[in-house]
Amino acid sequence: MKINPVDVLKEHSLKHTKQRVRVLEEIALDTVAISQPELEKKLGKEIDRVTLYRILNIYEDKGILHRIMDMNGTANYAICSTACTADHHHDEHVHFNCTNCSRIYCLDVKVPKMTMPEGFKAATINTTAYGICEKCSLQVKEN
Amino acid sequence: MKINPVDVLKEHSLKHTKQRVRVLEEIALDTVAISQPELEKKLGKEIDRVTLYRILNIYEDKGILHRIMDMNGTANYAICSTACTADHHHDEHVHFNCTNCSRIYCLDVKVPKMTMPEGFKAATINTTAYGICEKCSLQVKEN
DNA sequence: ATTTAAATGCAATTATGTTGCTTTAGTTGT
DNA sequence: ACAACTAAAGCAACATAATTGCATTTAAAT
Repeated sequence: MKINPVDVLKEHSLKHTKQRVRVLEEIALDTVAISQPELEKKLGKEIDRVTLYRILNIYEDKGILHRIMDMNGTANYAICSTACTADHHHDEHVHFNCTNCSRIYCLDVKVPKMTMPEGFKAATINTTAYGICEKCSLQVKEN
Repeated sequence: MKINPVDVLKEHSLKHTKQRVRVLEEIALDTVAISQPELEKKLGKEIDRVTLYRILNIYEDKGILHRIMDMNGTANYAICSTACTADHHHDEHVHFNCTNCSRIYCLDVKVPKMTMPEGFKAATINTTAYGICEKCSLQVKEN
């Protein structure tokens, strides 16, 4: 998922600031989602905490990032697929949250269709699998 | 899901205190999951905040309650099905989080089986649907 | 009833998220 | 390139959520 921060900002008619570029750069570094605290640690020297919150919120609203909550209620961010718009997020893939390293992966697995009971109208469905990721299962073998 | 708090405590060899009983009573009142802040509001006069946290943690560890995170990272609690044990939670049903009233329902819909990519070993899978619940869709019609 | 161990409550601390306002920095038009 | 305008960043203060250590209380065991 190689993106050009400057282009992304233009596409969504967002003002080009170095803070916004930095946030996108940082998140785009890895296909694995990055957590709010990690971002804060990495960017805390360059970007104010409040600004970071605001940038992340805007990006989520615009459909540039999607936010995945982990089991601790911590927000994690990953770049959205190009199909996402401000009105509608299409991040209907399965997430994998490693219980060992706590990394969150966006898997190439679609969330299965399922029928809701009478009266319940689902707009989006969110699926997260918890377990051991590829990196950690390798490490376990080595020990 | 009618439970007897006193029995539940015995089964898990937990000391019987009035705070623990009250928490279980309160959560068992409704099939809908109750949020931490709601619980705190309801029980705040009788039970210290810290005690509430500790009781909820113990109940989760023991497999008496299961915790569902909503989109805001707020913890919600519901009684576990009898199949749950301390070692293994079996709450593999779909949750429904109403975007209008923010209630969380435990649906009688099983989480579909799905295949993980090479190297990823899922222990549990968590699915939450977001949308409008039965109660809210009725209200919308009325207006 | 006495003892013992665990649970509760309280105070203090830390982490997390939000709001209002001032300052700074992009963008637009000349 | 410069001035003027507007949006974003930074800062301080505040609000909320969660955790820790310790003194006190209470349930259970003898």
